[in-house]
Amino acid sequence: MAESRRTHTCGDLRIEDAGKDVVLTGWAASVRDHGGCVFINLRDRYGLTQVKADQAVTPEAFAIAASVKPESVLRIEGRVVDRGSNRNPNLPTGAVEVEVVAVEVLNASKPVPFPIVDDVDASEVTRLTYRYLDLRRPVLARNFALRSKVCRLTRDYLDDQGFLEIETPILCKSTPEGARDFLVPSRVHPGMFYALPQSPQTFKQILMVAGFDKYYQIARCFRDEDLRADRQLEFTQIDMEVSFATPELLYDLIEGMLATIWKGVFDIDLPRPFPRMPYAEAMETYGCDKPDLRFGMPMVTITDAVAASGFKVFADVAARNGVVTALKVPDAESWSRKDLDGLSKVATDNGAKGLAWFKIGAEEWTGSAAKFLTADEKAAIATRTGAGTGDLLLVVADDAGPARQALGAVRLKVGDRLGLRDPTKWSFLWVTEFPMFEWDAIGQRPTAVHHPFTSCVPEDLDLLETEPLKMRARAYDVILNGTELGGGSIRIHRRDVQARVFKALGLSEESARTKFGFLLDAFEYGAPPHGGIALGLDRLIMLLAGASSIRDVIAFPKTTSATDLMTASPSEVDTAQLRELHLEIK
RNA sequence: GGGGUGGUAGUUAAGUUGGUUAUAACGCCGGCCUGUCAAGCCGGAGGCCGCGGGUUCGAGUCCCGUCCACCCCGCCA
Repeated sequence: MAESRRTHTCGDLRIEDAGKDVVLTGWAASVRDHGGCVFINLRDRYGLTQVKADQAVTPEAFAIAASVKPESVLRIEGRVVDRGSNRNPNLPTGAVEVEVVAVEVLNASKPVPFPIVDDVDASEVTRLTYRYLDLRRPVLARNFALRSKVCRLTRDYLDDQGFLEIETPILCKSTPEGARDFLVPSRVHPGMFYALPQSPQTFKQILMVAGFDKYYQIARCFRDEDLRADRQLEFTQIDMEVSFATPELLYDLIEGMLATIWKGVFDIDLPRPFPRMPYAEAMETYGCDKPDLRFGMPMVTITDAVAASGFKVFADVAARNGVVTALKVPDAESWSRKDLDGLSKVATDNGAKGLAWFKIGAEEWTGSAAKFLTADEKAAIATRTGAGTGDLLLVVADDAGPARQALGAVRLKVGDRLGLRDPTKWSFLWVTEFPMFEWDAIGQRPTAVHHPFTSCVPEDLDLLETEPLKMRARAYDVILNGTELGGGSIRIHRRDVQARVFKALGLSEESARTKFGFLLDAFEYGAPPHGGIALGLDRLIMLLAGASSIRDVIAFPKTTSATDLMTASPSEVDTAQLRELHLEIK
């Protein structure tokens, strides 16, 4: 058969094309043999076109077509015809079909381990082992077309804004702070290692010193930590840094970028500016630093209303400066004991000792601890929370951190149950005024909440040597629907301040010199004030695509135990390779 | 590191208080069929019940261990 190219893709043909002679290539998505004629759905990543071979018209082509195995690769020559009364309204190409003149099987397929359909019921093990088949599914293929489009929109937008795309090394220096590093042994330098970058952070700051005042990169990052539905060992960030930046400048930049993406993908205009919320408020009212504001239902602190309660759990927590926090679920009479047990488990899974619940009936309160509360206490709680007849109150009492975190998790579960977390609704938020440091109980030292290059609110700088845990950082996260899309900060650009922060983090002067000497040196040669942000591209695409796992937007993801089922990596290596690298396996 | 759920035919699942030959659907193989839309009809083949021990006259089923996958906590500046 002639080696002529395809004339159309499998998504192209419409009624206007009727009468044309065409060449199509694609995969046999289904083969329906009726004895005297056979229908084949030919699929490529653009769509599906029905082709028909008729024994009475083209007996040779029919014989080949009738023997085609699903997922074989075909080249079809034929003529486009109107399907008349047999049109398929479910296909964009459904008004026409291609009457086959000649069929060539370019490559036959073995029976596939699972059908190539959108609502696949194969396990993820099977899907990941045969990832090339999984990726043939239109729903998954669409995710990667979307990903490509978002990257293009991002590049175009940042290019328009005058940004330069600059690459930074993959083989880097190991850093003490942050996540566990992936290490790469040096062949040339026995006993020494590179590390894969957790982010291009220090390099992009150096680029600011170099005068590249607007930098971006769609950068691969590596962190050797346990995986989750939204976390992989290697992931991609849209990474940016701007000289002479202010938080407002960066908010505007990112909002403009996200608005451009939403416009390009959904043709919708995002309302701007995005709302903002200080970290402390997020923690108190939503129990986390990335509140899902697709629904309200704020948590309410009721500690003082129950400080003198006969319910010992509440009173004890109040006495030791803990927190009693409550969540009102409206119109929840119908919630069963089983529902509430499920919520209790969410609370205990998230560190609470338990979940107290009260159903507010017309006559009386029922629930786990209702009998311990006096009428005055109930009245005070009702006033504080705005709860009335028919409502349910969920209450956690503990130290402030665990109590709020646990009830925050319960809040999300309640939102799920009430269907309030609509994946087609978009709720953006800036969380601001993060603390600079948090106490690491294991290391017995402060650690950076964001990273050690983050600057603080100027008036807090003098707390650095006295009360560092009270300092507020000039850091901000952008949140979408309860997911952290990205975060950034205004950086430190002065050597003396950076040295003081390293010291506060427990990094000795010598160690700071060894690990970050290049950065401290650079700051002494005219480092401009600068700041930046990085967005998690994979999570962004996951949300845009409505996917439930980051694995559905990464072409070749790893399992939760960090293996690649298709290539069977990681794997052992030859002893000769190890010898070259001066390594020995214990 | 901890908790939870699951693993039975190529795939997805059912399998009762431990008891005859381990079911079904789809897929596969053979046959029929000219308007299907993941075509339909008839017939057939296909099993290390994740793996290793144990209890028992007897284990897919009970016990112990282990591996794999997924979800969550820890961890992820």
